[in-house]
Amino acid sequence: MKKNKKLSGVKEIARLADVSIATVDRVIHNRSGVSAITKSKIEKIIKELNYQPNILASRLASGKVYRLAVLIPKGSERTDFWDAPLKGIKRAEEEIRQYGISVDFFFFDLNNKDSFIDSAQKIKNNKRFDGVLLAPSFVKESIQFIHYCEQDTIPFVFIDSNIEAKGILSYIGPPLFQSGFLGARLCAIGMRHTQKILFVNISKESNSFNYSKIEEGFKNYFFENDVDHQLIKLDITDTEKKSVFLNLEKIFFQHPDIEVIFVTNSRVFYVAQFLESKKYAKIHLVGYDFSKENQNYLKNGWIDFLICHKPEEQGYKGLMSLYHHIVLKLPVDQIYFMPIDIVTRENQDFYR
Amino acid sequence: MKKNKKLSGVKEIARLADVSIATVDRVIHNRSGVSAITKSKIEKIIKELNYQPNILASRLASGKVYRLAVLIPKGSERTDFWDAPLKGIKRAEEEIRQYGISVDFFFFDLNNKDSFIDSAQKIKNNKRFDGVLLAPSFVKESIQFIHYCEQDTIPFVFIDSNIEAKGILSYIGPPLFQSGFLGARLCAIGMRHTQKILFVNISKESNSFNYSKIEEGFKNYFFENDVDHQLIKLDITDTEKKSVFLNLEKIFFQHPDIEVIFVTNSRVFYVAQFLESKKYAKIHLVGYDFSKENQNYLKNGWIDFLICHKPEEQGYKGLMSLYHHIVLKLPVDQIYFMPIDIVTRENQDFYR
DNA sequence: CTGAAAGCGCTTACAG
DNA sequence: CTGAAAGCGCTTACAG
Repeated sequence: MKKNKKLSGVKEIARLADVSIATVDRVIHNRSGVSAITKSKIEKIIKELNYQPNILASRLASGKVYRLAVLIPKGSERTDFWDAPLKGIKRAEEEIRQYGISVDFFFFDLNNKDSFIDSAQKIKNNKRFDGVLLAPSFVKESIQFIHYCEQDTIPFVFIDSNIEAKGILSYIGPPLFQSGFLGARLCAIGMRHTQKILFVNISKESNSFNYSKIEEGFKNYFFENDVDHQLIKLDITDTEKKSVFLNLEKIFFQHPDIEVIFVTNSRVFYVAQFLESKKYAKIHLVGYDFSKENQNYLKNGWIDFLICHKPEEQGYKGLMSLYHHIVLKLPVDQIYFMPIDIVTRENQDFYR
Repeated sequence: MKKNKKLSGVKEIARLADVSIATVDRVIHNRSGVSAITKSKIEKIIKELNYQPNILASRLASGKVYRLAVLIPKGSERTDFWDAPLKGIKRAEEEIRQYGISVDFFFFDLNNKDSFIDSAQKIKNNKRFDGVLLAPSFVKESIQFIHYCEQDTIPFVFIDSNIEAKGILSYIGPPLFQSGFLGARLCAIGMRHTQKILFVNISKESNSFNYSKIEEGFKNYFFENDVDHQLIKLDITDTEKKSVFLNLEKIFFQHPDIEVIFVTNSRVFYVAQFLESKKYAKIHLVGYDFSKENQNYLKNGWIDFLICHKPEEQGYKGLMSLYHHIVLKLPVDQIYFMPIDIVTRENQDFYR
């Protein structure tokens, strides 16, 4: 009577199937070396028992450490944007380290394709990783790299920007078109008299996928809402402050009655600096990203709205997706769009 | 030579301290029955080794299941607001269940104090919980309940609203004053001519802590920014649709030139319904919460801005805080303010 | 105050 | 194709 203890998972299955637990283990993990007949018998019992393996015990016994690779741009002097995803990734790492995850970081320079190729190569040379989190900033090179992942069936997750890839586990990033669309709305709020909007792109690659999607959404807003306006587009490919100022100077000479400015990325603070230096206090300024500089100009009123896409959470989510898929075997969303956050002077203190 | 295997955590500590692992375990968990001298010896070694217990092994061996109780309002027909926190809590539960957490739910009706008292009593009657997550919607009753928690040293976390409580582990919710402050800014955007703003409170307890904080922040915005305006306050304590309409009817009769309306909670959709029925299309409407009804009125333009505080994340965060504190012994923020999100027609599809 | 031993639910060689 | 046994790093009675 006393021996009437319930056996736990594998033991109970083994007892019912009249086999050893080693055999049960083989079936659970779909390893070879089990006769079809015992296999199906065991599978039936597993189903009947609605058996869920104890992940704690499994991880403890196996001692396996899953190795993840992270391939993202390094934070530059110019902008600390990529510090945020990195922070999120580290937070996720912290959280799951105790469950046997190790993370290796590989960085590249956004101004240097070769550095991407190099880092990607390092990942390949390393002994096999169990998953990769990357920002596919260079399209062609990224495709090449994920080709390798697909062949080796290594799951990979994109953050911040997306490219076509059939083997992809998940994309985590902003819905760009809608983001531009909202940007236009936030600009419209500042339109009073002239309807002149300056659309500024300060970037070496102003025609990238990201920017053109934003522009598309931006224009679509005015089209859909049938708003009278005059759009002046300004591309500044030399991203030095001096050049930005010069370009703005010129535009304002031509269009002294501009009353709204939209900047497609985090360099909006340059424009704020310019406005401040010129004391153009009445101009409504909208831009991107919650960087240090931008926060300051938001606080003192030179920037009116910042649009943000939770860069830290992108990193966190990205790593956790890999963990959920690889370790916990949980389902993962193929596309996870970040929200489009509006940050103002009034709510900036509580933004993360 | 072959025996030169490194011992793992407790074993290694035991070897170095020349005691048994049972004694090491006693010290690690601060259990009694260890002489001061061995205790300090072991503690020293633990420190030197920078020992981190293997949580996997610990949970597996102990077999202890931590039991958490959740005490929140149930989603009503009127509003599905509380479905979101519940969803977040369930997501957290899913994630940590495998680590030996069980969660019991106790609901109450926001229109019925007794249902709160009943559910609180059920928690007390149950065999001891290891932690409680609750929404202290009824102040007096909540104080009584947490009194019990404090006495039994059961950690508890508040979500959504806060009350004074010394034993509290964490408060997770909105910064109310700032939220009202931002609300005023969003109203100011809609002010054109008359500067008449209607401030509406539709609630049985219009003078609760939450609402008065929001009002304070709201008024402070106009004060700080020295904005000319005329505030008309309307309290509607009968929350039936008919009553709301009647009240609005009256106000609009007195003030036909109202151009902005601010509603302090999720019942803003009633006001939207009213405006729609009257075809008052030019009125700028700002309110709270991302409920189904509100989303619809935001989409079709009757509501201009919704302020939200990530209800789902509040639930998720709330349960995870308990987990972090109780199981992982990690430090937990005493106050975790949610961001103040601005949701518009343009970004609502990506809000969570 | 302290220790030897069994056990948590799995996995992993190894032997057959 | 299958099983017996050791072990993962802890915790838990139990005995002294």
